[in-house]
Amino acid sequence: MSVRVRFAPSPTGFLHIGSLRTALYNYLFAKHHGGTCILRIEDTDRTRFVEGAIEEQISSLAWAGVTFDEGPHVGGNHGPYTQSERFDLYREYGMKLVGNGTAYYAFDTSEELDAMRLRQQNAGIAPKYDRSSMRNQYTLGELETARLLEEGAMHVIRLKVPLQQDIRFNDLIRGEVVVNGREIDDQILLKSDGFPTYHLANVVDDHLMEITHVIRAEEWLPSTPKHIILYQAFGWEPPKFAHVPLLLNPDRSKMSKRHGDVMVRDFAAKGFFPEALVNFVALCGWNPGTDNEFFSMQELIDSFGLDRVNKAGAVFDYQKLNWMNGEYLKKRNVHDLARELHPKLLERGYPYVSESYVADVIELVRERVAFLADISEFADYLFGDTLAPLTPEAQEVLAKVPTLKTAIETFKTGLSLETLASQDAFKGLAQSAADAAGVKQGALMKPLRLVLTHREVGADLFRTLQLIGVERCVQRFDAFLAG
RNA sequence: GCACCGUUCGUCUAGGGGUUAGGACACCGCUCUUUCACAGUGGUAACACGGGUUCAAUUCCCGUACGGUGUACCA
Repeated sequence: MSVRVRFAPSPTGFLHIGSLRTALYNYLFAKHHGGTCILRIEDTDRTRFVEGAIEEQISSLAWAGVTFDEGPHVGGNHGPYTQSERFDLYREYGMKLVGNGTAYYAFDTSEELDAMRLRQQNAGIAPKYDRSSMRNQYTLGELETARLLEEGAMHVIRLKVPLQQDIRFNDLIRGEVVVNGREIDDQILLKSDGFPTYHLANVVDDHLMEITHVIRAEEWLPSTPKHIILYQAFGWEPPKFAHVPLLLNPDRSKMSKRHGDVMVRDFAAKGFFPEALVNFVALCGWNPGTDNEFFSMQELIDSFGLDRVNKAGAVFDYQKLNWMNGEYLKKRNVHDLARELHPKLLERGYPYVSESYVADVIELVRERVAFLADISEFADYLFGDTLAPLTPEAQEVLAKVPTLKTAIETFKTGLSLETLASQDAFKGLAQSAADAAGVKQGALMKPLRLVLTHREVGADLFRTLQLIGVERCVQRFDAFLAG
């Protein structure tokens, strides 16, 4: 039987980084086995629906390179793939359960349920639907139930959990999990508005869409026994389950906003390469068993397996992500990078430069930054003529050479295409400037950099001068001399 | 509270009955570089605790502690 997996997000907001990883693992698992990766939209909660969320999630996924073989946007033979378009189905299947005695009617109001929970809380017992004391099919009797139904009384359908029975399943990542039936709540399957809850819709769809492996986040582990009971109630073979560990905040709670960016679009906006993000996130909770840390999507597909997914949650290390992005920045084709950065420079207000000039700058400075976009800031003196203000520290450095203006004069007059043509010629010029000022050549390099770039650190000075060019160097010398 | 899941350097992890417990990020040295970075090289740093099983436990078992998740007419 060929592998069929699904990623099933709710359209309640932008795509979360944790969701990206779950989707990625599904995708990798499917592709590794030559299977099918399905997107299914779980929008059964109308109150939480966010306009545009589906489109945003799909495009964030696509940005990262995760695509689907079936889904609302691409079609397929198991559709529709949006649960709100399948409502009749859930009602039909829910009623089947009522028919075979594995689900039942309940008429409690939310006030009554709240009161029940309060009682339980005060009594120190676990909050759980009390089938024997609440208003339902069993306590009311068949006659009263039928009457209420006929009256059109508000009601829900609840799962009749087999008490006193151990529910067990074998999680592909965690091994055997056993939960006793008395711990499991009589979950609502169909709400009073007739809409299904996640649990019903999820199980029905996974079965109808012939899902073979349910790969989802660990937060679902506690409700999996309910799903197993549902499969039993329907008489269906359950799929295999794999609950992947959570992505964590530094304090080890479930990863969330307020500790940093968590939406995929935030990472994209910050300038992360999708390949770097995917590479990094794949390694949060999974490892190939080798020392290799760099993987293209295809390499991930080739080496991915659920057997090497970890059990424990992984703290999301932004620092290491930055490092990884820098590694991708160093490896990327410089012309591709230039093409990407080029238009952004104009947006930032720099005067026009050629794309090949941008490529030269990138080549020179990229190993000093982690993001492509950082280059426009880091090397502003190569793109524009408005230099950053000199820091007090920089002023001090300049003041340390009293004869600096003499040296700069010498530089200015000696600077030409020829002196910038070779390292040796440049050194000769530097030496004569040093002689004129009566200082060692080394003492001149930092002030020279400062005068031309207003920065204390930067790439190789000779190459930097070449890129600034004679004309702009002279302008900057003049500005300094006049100051 | 109850249920479930988890626990190897600060972080991501490898390993697994006998290892100097390996790698990566971060951090700290050194080399290179008249800067910074890169690169290279070295270093600090971990098996939560207690019992068992065993000749031998970080590894297997049981407890405890700690942490996380769940406990909705949310997903």
